[in-house]
Amino acid sequence: MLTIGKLGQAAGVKVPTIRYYEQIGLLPEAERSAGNQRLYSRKALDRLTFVRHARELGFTLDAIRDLLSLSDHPDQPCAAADAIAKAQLAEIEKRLARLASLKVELNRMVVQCAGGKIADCRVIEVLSDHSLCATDHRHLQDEKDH
Amino acid sequence: MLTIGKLGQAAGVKVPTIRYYEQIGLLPEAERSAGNQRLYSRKALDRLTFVRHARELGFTLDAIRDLLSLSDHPDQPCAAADAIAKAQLAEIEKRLARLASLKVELNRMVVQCAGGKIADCRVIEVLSDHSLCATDHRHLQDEKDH
DNA sequence: TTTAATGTCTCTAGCTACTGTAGCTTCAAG
DNA sequence: CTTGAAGCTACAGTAGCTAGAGACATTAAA
Repeated sequence: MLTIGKLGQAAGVKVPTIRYYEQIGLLPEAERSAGNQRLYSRKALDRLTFVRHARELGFTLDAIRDLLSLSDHPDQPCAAADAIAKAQLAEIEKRLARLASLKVELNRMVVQCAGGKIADCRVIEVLSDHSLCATDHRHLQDEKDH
Repeated sequence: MLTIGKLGQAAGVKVPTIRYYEQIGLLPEAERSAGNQRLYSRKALDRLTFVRHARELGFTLDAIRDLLSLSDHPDQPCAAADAIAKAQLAEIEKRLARLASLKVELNRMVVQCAGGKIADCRVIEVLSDHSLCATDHRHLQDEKDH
């Protein structure tokens, strides 16, 4: 049995975060020692490690709740888990594309900068460019072009 | 001139969020109509769209403040601006590296999931498996560059 | 065995970046 | 001139933690 500190170390999660997870019902209530301190099993460590990995991959706590309940019922088809992961992947790909173009632009600025002044800064342009925009909010752009 | 609702639609930002941005000084105070309603220009739309995309990329509001001030003073000598740009660039490179490795991981999760049961689901498996845990026990925010 | 250090307990408050609510006013269409 | 959507301010609540206070528990050294 592990105390909360050891568990946190083993899973790479801070102690208050573990208590927080318990509080919001993401982790079950822990057993207590005679002195009222939380005690954790190996299974609890696995569960917490799962949570940490999922957080690192950008899953929300709600998504993780779903994944946990899915993993508690291993006989069902995994379409739901797959969908959650795919949504996450799509999100990351969007971010990668936009970050890459912002990087190019900032790089260009820094290079220009070596010479003295920043002429025609396009940082805002790059990030306000609707062609890179996943969701289409363009319906009012025609109006603004006049 | 756009009202706040039109602006929000055009930029893909909710109306209360725009007011919030003004409140914290990220956006300048808007002009007001005779009836005290906010009015926005095309320039304001660009600025807000920029903010939205930067937020989607994971920049903090403070970082966005810096980027905005960078683009607001393109004629100034570069010394200060250069530092901001370089800092943001370094930040972007860290994010890119991290996102790229997350993408690999998520892809691996999704690929083998087609039609299986949860018992064999890579999504659950990868998140549970400690041996696949490349990161030693560091905090979530820490970078992962090896 | 005493003592000091460290760990854990609960509770509360704070943080960032929003999001929603209540109760009112303004505006544009009919 | 009415009516309904959209605007206003002010304040409360959300996610996902994080930090602090003050008290009790556990452990290792003296």
